[in-house]
Amino acid sequence: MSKPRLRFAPSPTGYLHIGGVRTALFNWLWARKTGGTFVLRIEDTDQERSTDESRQIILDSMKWLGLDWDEGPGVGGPYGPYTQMERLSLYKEFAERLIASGHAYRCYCTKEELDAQRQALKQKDPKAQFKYPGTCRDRKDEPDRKYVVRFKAPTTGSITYVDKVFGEVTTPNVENQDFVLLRSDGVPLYNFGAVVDDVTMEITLVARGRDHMINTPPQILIYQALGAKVPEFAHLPMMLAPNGEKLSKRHGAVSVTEYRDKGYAPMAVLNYLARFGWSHGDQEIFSREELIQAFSWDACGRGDGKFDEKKFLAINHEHLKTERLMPTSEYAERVLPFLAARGLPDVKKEAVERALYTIRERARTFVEAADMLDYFFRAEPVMDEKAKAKFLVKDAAPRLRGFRDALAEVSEWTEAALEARANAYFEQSGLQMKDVAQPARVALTGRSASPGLFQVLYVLGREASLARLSRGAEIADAS
RNA sequence: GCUCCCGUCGUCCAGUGGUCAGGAUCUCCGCCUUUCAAGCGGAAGGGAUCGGUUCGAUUCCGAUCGGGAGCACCA
Repeated sequence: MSKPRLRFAPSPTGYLHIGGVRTALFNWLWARKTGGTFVLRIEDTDQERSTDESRQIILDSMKWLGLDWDEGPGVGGPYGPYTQMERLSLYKEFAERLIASGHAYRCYCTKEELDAQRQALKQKDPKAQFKYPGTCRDRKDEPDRKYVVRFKAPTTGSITYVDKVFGEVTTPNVENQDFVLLRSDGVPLYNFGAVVDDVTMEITLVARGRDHMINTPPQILIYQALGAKVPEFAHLPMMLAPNGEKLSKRHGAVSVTEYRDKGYAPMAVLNYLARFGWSHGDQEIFSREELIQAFSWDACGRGDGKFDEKKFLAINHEHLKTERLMPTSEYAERVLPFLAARGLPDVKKEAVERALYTIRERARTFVEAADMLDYFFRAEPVMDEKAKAKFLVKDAAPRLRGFRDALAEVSEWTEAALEARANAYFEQSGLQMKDVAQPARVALTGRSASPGLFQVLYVLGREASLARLSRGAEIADAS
């Protein structure tokens, strides 16, 4: 049994949609699990909407997610080129072959003529569905006129295939019409381009969104006409918006780059998407390796689902909390750009690594992490005015000074030593932790919410801590 | 209209011809506590409807209802 060959074939007409990522992911998972090949192909035959910029965004997004491809743009491969507009001669050749074998024919009807017919029919019967009447089916070729190539679609019998997710699917041919294979400008339509590419790239399993299920029967017809081996198919249920509509930018963030910019971890994105329409018992959280290990088509569900931003966030939180899923070193690396974006471009990775444990459980995204880490890396914390007004008040000043002076006596600046010294201080002064905690917190961090005080003190270090407490007392005095 | 597909807590998923129908998320409550989280404990919340098969259906079958996809010289 030869290794499976799978592909992801996005159209470069915008950002990489989160639903598209799921399709890519499932293909990729199966390729990785089986030792097969994952091909990336760019389907840019819609010249109106395709852009180089979009193509680049898609490649970048795939790389960011870690969905590496074995063949395709940038890496090449034996079946290239991997961009459809560079394969036009191939489609032409296959179309000619189908014409020669009697499976297709040249059609000289213009779009205008057909549109007129469509209109006329609609006038007569608004409910009627126009079908190409086969005008040119038996016409003689007239090589110097413009033509499209149409497929001679059967209208009797039916097509049956076994979907790896949906099981046996049978579609009668009665609804068929002679659909267009090749446009008059020589550019193939989706169904033809995809089939020719899948045949020539020797794709063995086509996995795609359920919205393409309708394309499968006509595509099988083309495979058969070509005398090519029909690949296996797997259709994935769709990811809809919370209101059941097709998920689009109207419903919020749907592009990979947006989630990257919101501070999501690539693996968390994949984890959420994997668990959408697929499951492995009750397991919710997966590492990359676990996912590859556990993935299978028969554990895919068939019902469409609705995208849930809250759960997505929770999954990301889980990944960010867990060392196994997001090692400290990688975490620090990923937070750096977000710190830079807040005006802290020179923070050292090692410094982030040291501070990270204080916020690990708290930050749900790298954006939040950068925010929570912020005050460690500034000369002075940015004061939250409300927190300042509430806690850095007159009678807090002496307490802050007392606390500061007590801490200054600590010889070894560790969390344990600081806490011990603080407790001794409270003992002797008659104060309690709660009398000092909030003013000190604001003085040290500029905020009313932060990690534990002794953690903050420890990470901040002696010098900065004492200075900030003193400064806090001054602010309190001046209030 | 026609063709195809789907239907378990609000949401994402398990599971089962006899179960207290399970996990996650979300919401609420409690514990912990120097704040905020995290953690721990608890609560709430579900098999669309109607038939049939069966001693017994959420599970098998059918219908209905509801939802989705498509019916292009878009992909």
